Amino acid sequence: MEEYLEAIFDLVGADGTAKTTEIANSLHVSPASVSEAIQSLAGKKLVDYEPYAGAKLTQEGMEIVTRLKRRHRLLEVFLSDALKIDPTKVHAEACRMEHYMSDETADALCRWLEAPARSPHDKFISPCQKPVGSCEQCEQFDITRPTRASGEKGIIPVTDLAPDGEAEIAFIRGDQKVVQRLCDLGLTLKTRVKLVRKAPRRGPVELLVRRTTLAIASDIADNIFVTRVEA
Amino acid sequence: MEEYLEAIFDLVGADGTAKTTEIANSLHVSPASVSEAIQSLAGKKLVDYEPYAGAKLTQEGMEIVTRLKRRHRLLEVFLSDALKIDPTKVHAEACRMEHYMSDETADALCRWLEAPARSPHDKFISPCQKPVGSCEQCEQFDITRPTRASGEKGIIPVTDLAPDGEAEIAFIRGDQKVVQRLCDLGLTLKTRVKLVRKAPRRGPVELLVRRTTLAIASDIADNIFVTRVEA
DNA sequence: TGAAATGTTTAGGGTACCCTAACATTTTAA
DNA sequence: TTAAAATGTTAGGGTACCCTAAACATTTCA
Repeated sequence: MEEYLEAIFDLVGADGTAKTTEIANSLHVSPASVSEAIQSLAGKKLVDYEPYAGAKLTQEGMEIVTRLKRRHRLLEVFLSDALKIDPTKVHAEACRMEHYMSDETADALCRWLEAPARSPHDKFISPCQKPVGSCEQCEQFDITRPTRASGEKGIIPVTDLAPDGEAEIAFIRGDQKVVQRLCDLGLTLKTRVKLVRKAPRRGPVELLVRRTTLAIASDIADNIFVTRVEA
Repeated sequence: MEEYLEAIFDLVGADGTAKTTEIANSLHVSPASVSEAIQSLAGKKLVDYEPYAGAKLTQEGMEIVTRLKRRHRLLEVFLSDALKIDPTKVHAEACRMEHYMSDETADALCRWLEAPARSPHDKFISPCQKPVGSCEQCEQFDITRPTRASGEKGIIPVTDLAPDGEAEIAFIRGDQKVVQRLCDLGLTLKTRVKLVRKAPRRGPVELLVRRTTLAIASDIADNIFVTRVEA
């Protein structure tokens, strides 16, 4: 089932839905199996579905996929960077293991890998669900509170804001150096920002911060996460 | 099915067979499910089975379990030592992931962990199946030959020899220092050894090497692997 | 040595996957 | 605009798991 959710996520087109045949091809199963699976997922409220119209992830389905993708990509980083496994093989391996790794292990792996922003295939890695403002806090988190806390809601990469979208910085990924560098630009936790313009194809992002416009390279911006705020 | 094979391995008693009810308790399934599963495994020649007599692993079944246990224990070492995950949780996590990790990844993990001999729960970790004489050779192995080679047959820990058993050293686990130390004792690849006596409960092992008897601590002996040789 | 207790298997049934073949709907293009 | 092509769904069936209940073997003990 998780494989179906991921395939739907990967294959949504312009209309926001994934087509049965495409899912079938991507998972190497018959279209009949896809129909059946989608109906089962719809019953669990993980996808919206009406016959002949394709499948669309619900909020809940999207959350599951986000966590799966995070685990998948962290695994890819580990297999590729640490274990030096052929990059063409890490995807298949991660695909199988992602379903059986706990979030706790994924978060520990994230910390061990020092919170990578991208997988070997350059895919974006979502942050963890811990209610922390930076990776520094994550380090202390498990020590004081060994059980996992419920995820903070609505944390998105700043690069996911729509033009003119306003938000507040909620999480900064990276070590003290990254936090410091952003701090020097006036970007700290709780800072109100507005997205002015976003260059195409991972180009820089222009942010309005306290009447100043900053152009931030996308690989830096990848580490800034915000919560949306009404204008 | 792999879970059943492992349970059988873990539960074989004095008579060499595992009992249905015990397997059922250990896997938290009904005895009926165990009967069914064992018959299916017998059909695949992974266990020997006759009704009411319990199950016994075949050579083939044993090989599968050996590889699973290796993957399981390497994962436990990684989760516990590198990721600092609570040792009481690593077993459950490794139990799930072991079925979905390739041998290639396990071998890469083994190398990365520097060929640990024991899991956090002090279980013995079997060596890899590569046709190499030491971990030094393993390092070079993947570079020159990226595909995996077929496993060498009959490699067992020297501690598994029966008293008076004769054998030849086939593989030494560890870095150059370990190899050197054993070499100083006259223990090198192809050396003929005979097991004189084995102290109980992981005590030292006495080996006869070229008319000399050596007493080797069990944690050193854990790294010596041999092939049996007729007297 | 023949119940009673225990252990094991069979019978019958459920879910979650998968499939092919037949049928329904949508798209395309003549 | 309508018929053929493409796409999607349903029908019916298979395998690998799981279960409970009932039948059957084996062991224990009076």
